[in-house]
Amino acid sequence: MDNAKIAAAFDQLADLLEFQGANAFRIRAYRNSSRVIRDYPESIASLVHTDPGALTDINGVGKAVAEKCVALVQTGQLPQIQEILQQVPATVLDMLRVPGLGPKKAALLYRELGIENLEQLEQACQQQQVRALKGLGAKTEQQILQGIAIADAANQRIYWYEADQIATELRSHFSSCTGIDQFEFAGSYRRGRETVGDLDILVVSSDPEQVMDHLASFPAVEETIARGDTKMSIRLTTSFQVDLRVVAQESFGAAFQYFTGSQAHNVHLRGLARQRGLKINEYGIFRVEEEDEIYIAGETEEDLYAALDLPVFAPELREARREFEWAEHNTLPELITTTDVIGDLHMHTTASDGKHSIEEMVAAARQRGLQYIAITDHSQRVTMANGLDPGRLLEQWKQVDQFNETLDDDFLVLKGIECDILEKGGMDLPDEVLAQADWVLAAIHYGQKQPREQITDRLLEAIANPHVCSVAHPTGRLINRREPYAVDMDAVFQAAADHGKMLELNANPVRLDLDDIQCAAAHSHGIPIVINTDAHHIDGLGVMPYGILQARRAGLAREDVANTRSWPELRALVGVVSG
DNA sequence: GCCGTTTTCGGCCCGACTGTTTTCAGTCG
Repeated sequence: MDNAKIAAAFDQLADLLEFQGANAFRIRAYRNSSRVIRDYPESIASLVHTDPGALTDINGVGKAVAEKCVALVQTGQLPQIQEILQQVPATVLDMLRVPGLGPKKAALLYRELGIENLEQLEQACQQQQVRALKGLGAKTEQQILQGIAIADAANQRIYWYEADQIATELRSHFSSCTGIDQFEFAGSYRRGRETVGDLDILVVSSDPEQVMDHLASFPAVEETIARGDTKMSIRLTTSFQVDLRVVAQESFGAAFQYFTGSQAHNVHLRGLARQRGLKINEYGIFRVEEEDEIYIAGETEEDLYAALDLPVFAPELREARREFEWAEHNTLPELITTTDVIGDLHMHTTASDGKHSIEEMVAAARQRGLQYIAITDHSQRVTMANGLDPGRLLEQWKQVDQFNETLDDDFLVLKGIECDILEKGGMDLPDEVLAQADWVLAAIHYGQKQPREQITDRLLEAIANPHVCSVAHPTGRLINRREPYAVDMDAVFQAAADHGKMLELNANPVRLDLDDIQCAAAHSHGIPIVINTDAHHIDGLGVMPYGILQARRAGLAREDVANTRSWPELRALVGVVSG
């Protein structure tokens, strides 16, 4: 059982307890445990087997949660959840996905009307039974009906790059709005999360009404969810939500910090403030004295963090993972930036399933400021993609050699291959062919549904192959589309570290594979990360910034990423076991 | 349920907006 599954169980337990009206702090403790476990870089299940006593060393995991982890790993179930499900059907939790419906109203509907699922809820609203309940009225009934219709779409998180497109359109839309002194996007978009649930716009303006009117006139607006004096929420035709907040100049930094989050980061920050007799809200940081609250700072994030003797954390790090610990020990990493990457070691050409020739890929890569690329077409097993057999591959490499001679000294094309890891195990090309490559990626394309042990063995065998330099898209996941393979990543990290191999962070915004937590875990094993575009088109080279954003979220510095180095320096790292 | 350089008990981040209410609970971020 992986950490995500364990975390999901605690989330479900928290949802059920909230529905039952349990103590709010107990619920929060479970949610906190869930987050900590989901973000934990090592396998909790392994810990349960090897050293269960160490579970409570994890901040946010106490005796009760540790015991539940053991039960979960050993039996696959949580007795407490089973117990509650005797009394409450699991489908009631679907009601919580309806915008505007929370645990209190859902529990009321279940208790008073016996509503157990969304179908019954819709019926009850249509038959006007809901408005009869105390505290609920006709408007709520209408809202629920609308909410049911968009429940799935409204809860869908979109890819970061899609949010980026919307953000660009909104920024452009607001360029014609006068009276705006500052305009920024905050939230998970600013933190660079791989998916984004909504967009948060923060504006400094003396005329909030005008700014809100301007947002309402954005062409893609479907409806206004809420609009007050300083805050407005809209839903786009795609059901995607955009929140706007208008603040005063002296509060801009505090609001920017607050709306950037994450919630867990903010909770921790505010706890630190309380310990010092300070209070943080979106208007500033205040000293609490008797009756008064005295404004200390808030115009910039720098001022706000400085008031707590903290550095301004890069937004990508604000997840209450390790940033506060790093700050305390003065070991905050200087995060990698987009200009640090100078090579790209995974791309395809017309020889397999790419759309452009080697020459075209090179020209596009040079235009993007790269100094070297590896051509890594598919190997023969990947028939759908016209994969290369040894003959075609050796022919391509001859072309690469010839082409390199026509280039200036400031650019290099590497003879590479994305060699399939066969379903039965082993590499798709003979060792004597792989030995002639400059750069060998190993990747799984078939047998993705194999049992955990089998897939893990395939990967470990590939990593041990002396010609393999790196594993491409190591987990095979496609965000929102396909689960990762069942694979023992702890074993993969151990093997990569033992053999001195690199792991890829595939920058395709739908892959981002490894993810941020896995990247951080790989890094803690001393494994160099190589960020590649896996481009199948010259435009595909443009996805590199998404990968870099993910690397930043993993806390990686320039030196942690292999393709920030010159090719000779990078190549010298392969096979070197640090110790 | 978790946590502790004030604390092993008593705290736990904070505010905007809405709908249904006559002062506030629920939801959301």
